[in-house]
Amino acid sequence: MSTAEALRIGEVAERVGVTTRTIRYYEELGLLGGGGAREKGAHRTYTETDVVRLQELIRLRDLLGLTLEEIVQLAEAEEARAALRGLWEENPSAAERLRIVEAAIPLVERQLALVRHRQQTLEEFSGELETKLGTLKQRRRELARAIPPESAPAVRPGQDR
Amino acid sequence: MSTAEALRIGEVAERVGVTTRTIRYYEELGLLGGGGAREKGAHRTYTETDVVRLQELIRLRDLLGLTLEEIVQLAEAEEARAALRGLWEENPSAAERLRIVEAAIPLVERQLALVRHRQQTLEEFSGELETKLGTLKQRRRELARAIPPESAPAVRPGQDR
DNA sequence: ATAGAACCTTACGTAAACGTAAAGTTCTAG
DNA sequence: CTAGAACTTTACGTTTACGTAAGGTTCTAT
Repeated sequence: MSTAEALRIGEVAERVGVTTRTIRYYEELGLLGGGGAREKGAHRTYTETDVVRLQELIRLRDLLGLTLEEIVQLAEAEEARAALRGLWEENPSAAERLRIVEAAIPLVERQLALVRHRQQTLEEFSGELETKLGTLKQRRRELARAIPPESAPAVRPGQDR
Repeated sequence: MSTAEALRIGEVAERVGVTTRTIRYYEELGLLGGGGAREKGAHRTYTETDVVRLQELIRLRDLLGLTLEEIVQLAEAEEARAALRGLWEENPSAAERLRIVEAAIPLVERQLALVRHRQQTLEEFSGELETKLGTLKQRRRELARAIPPESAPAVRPGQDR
């Protein structure tokens, strides 16, 4: 189905926009590629799927501000899934596949819940900022009306609204 | 206009949900109350306005994940405004007030821009998660149809959708 | 006036998330 | 088959954002 191109750590790092150190650190925490058995000292290899996964982790970190510890918790179930990942490709057992899918769903649901919650909070925040901005502009209008624009020498009349 | 209740650092900390250390640290960074001259060794005093301001800082930190350094940059202009804050209460000069308001507006606009940008990014994120979730559920249906639910002993038939 | 709570300053400590250096090994192109 | 680029492990270093302890001071209630 996919051209299982083997990527090296440097390529993955560049594409995702992190350093190789970060990738190794994440592996150390059990967030990445601990699955693929690797002869000691040999280079790490990654797939496109790994790249996507890493990008997801980075987004959970940057957008939701989760600590790596929290991400580990969140992804714990997915770890099992990732471990089974290899099976997916080679294991045509429908029963197994069903179990994998059923294990993945609640994980995505939890992530979605977190994102939605953050969206709500940000909605409130932007609402308050808009109100504040409106108040300030209103106040500016009142004050500007009370004061003939005498002093300001070079403020072109291109003010907003 | 307002009951200028003087709050102490402990009260402020409790109400905002941070420690006193945090408040002192923020002051050290120039984010808070460096303005009010204080006799050396005397207790710090705060107003309701300060509480609101601190809450804003915390939200910028938690919701947008800004570093304190970045917040300092963002609030730099507001610092000047805060310094002038004292003037606001006692200075009835309309010209001064106008300048204060005009200084505050672009700051709020910048914050709003940051929040909106984050909202967009989260919108994309949740969209992708929804798609992913949909795909997984679809796949589950297909697989469930291919497999008569023989084994599962106690999974009540209350599955979603 | 005095006890105790709350605060002050100073300064060293800490956890998370990597950065960076060293010394050796594996890959890959020519 | 060999040079050098990219990788490996190991381990100590660094930054941010506070935590925490010590020793003294200021407030406030009685």
